[in-house]
Amino acid sequence: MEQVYIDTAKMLRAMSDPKRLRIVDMLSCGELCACKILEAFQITQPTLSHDMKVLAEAGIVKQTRDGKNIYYSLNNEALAAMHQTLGRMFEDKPDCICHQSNCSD
Amino acid sequence: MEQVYIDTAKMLRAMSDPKRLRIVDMLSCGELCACKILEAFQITQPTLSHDMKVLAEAGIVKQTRDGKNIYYSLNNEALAAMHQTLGRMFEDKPDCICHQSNCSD
DNA sequence: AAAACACATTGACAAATTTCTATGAATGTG
DNA sequence: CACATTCATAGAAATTTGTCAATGTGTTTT
Repeated sequence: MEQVYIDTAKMLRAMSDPKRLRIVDMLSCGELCACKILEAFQITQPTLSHDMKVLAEAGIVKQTRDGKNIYYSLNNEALAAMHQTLGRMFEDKPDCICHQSNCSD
Repeated sequence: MEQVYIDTAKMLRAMSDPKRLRIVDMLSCGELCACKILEAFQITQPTLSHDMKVLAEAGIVKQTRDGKNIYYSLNNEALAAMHQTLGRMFEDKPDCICHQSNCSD
């Protein structure tokens, strides 16, 4: 399997939970500490910690510590690249893998 | 949870498998029958059938029967709408949910 | 009608995911 | 230093997912 499918799928998987997708939306205007994100959901703190780890490991969010707080922010470059890659997958294109096979019978 | 997160997450989940993402890419130039898609992967026919059902239930692909064959094609309108929704989630915007909270302490 | 073909469904199993409670680690405060 | 605060990790239970072999359904061919 080509790496682009593996890498893109991993980012999509991380965002394929409504709660994590909402977290991405919440971070789109700037960084937030975990405590503020937690307030927006009916989940326990360890659950959020796990979700943020999923997003971080997919390269979707970055984190920095400031005293007691961890501030999360979007990795905008990675998200833009993924968004563009996804858009290209939805479009026809001359070098597409689908031009290498057809259903002839 | 707002419906847009649920709906978008469902489509992302369906495409969060490298193999299913590749199937979407394969269909981006036009329809293909299941038999031709199957040839591109090292999986059994029931596994592909299950994957196509996941994509169909997420509204990503449509299907039509022609004789013995089932032809799958992308639901381009739904994909375009999802792609646009996703792009807006990544961007800052005045009415974003994130403007309703900040980490003040 | 019988056989062949293409695809879907069922049932089973292992692996991954989600979520919690309990606890640990790092940092700041009295 | 002792304690509170913030976040991460470990372990466990329930659920979901991915995959297959076996079988069922619809269509065409002989």
